Amino acid sequence: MGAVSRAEHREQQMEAILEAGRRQLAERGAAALSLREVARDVGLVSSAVYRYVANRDELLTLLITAAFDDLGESVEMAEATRRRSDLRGRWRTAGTTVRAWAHEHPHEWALVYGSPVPGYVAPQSTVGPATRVTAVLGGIVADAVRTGRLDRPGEGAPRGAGRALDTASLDVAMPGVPPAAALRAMTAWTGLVGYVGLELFGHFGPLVADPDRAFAAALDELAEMVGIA
Amino acid sequence: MGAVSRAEHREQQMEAILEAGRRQLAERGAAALSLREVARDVGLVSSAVYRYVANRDELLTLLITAAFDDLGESVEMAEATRRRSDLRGRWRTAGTTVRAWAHEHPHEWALVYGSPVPGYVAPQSTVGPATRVTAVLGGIVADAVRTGRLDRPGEGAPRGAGRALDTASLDVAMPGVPPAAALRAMTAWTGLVGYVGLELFGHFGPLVADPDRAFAAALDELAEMVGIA
DNA sequence: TGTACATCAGTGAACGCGCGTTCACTGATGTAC
DNA sequence: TGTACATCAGTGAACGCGCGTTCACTGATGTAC
Repeated sequence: MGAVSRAEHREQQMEAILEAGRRQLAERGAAALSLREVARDVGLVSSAVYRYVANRDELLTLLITAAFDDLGESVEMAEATRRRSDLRGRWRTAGTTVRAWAHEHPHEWALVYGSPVPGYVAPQSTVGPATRVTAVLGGIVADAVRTGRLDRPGEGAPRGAGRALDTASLDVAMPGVPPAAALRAMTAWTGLVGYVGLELFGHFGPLVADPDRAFAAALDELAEMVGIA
Repeated sequence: MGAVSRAEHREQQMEAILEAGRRQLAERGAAALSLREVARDVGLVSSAVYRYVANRDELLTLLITAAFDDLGESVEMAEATRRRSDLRGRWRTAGTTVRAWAHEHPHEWALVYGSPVPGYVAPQSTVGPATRVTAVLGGIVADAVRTGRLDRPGEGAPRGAGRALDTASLDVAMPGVPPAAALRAMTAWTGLVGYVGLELFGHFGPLVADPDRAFAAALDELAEMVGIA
């Protein structure tokens, strides 16, 4: 107090509140997130939190967008270190970074990709940040198609995958990628998210002996499925 | 009251309690499951529920095992209607049934494959039921290998997939299946679970225009990846 | 078939606890002149 | 540089609510003889 300006102070308190919120995701889970406990953690009286956050749902929203942004930024930065032409390397790096982030922030992963919080509806403000990771993966596939280095881009789409996707959003997410390839890319993304979730939530049982190796192999299988050189 | 025997009555009440529990998974989520609300739903005073269930955690456990058993049974029965030699058909049926079950029981799906309930540790009694679905899928792959109808069963395992899996549990889960193929099967399972989860929790956005068609195509891509004829 | 006793489902009060949110307030920080 | 006023972070009491779990109890159902 004293030494810092009001604006600085506000920023610091806001960060402390988010930090306390994250701690609670771990200890009680999103559904039981408590403003009173947050206040206690930060060293405030319960009503004071309302100077920073309108209500419980708004705090949840802030935690969700922060998580998506943090994950998105990690993946963007990691993937950017690879040569643009190293398609497989970009895929591996992106996938590995997603998994590493999930292991470092298991409760935030659960918040964004786990069960929805009952009674809470995510507002529009979360969809931008949510898109960042998939945009990276979409970019890899789009680059592969553009440089003619995606295997069987338009072929092998059983049961009419072409009509399964919305062409307008496809154009935004993966410009220039034929529907069949886009569907494979989407399926690879489900494999990645599914793998990380099942691993994190302990559903693999004793089958996986070497998690890092198994994941690396799975990631490459998914790349093969998509046709990333 | 009156007409039914004690044993019958007990069974009916137990079922009513589980039913009320399921209703609450939908309305409040697993983390906020409340015995008092269950009691109210069933028409009992709150303390009476303790005649049927030791505590909140035990009710959760019962709901989890019931969900796994219900899902497992659905998939077993659906898959059993196919000719044993129709490998691709068995895979499609199993996958489609998993998704259909999830859509019919979204909150139970969230309970078993979504975020773990904070503070709750699933006891051993849940692992048997949890295994039933994956056992069906494992059986399909094992049959494919046994009849020599799995593509490249031992080949194409980048980054040493062989050492990634535990050979003892592999022998139980998919007897006779080489590690490389088992890893692909496991990855296909993650794709299936990931797809259903992302779809159910609303993470696909506007990209998917025809959900049934997209899923059928994804399911076939996963079968191709595994090498199921 | 009838009686004596054991079992057990359900009651109602109580325990100590935590929650989200509102409101009138104090006192320090910042701003305009 | 100094004063008057506005802003705003934080307080503390209060609202009405719900929770899990325990305990001594009543009365109906079941069992043994």
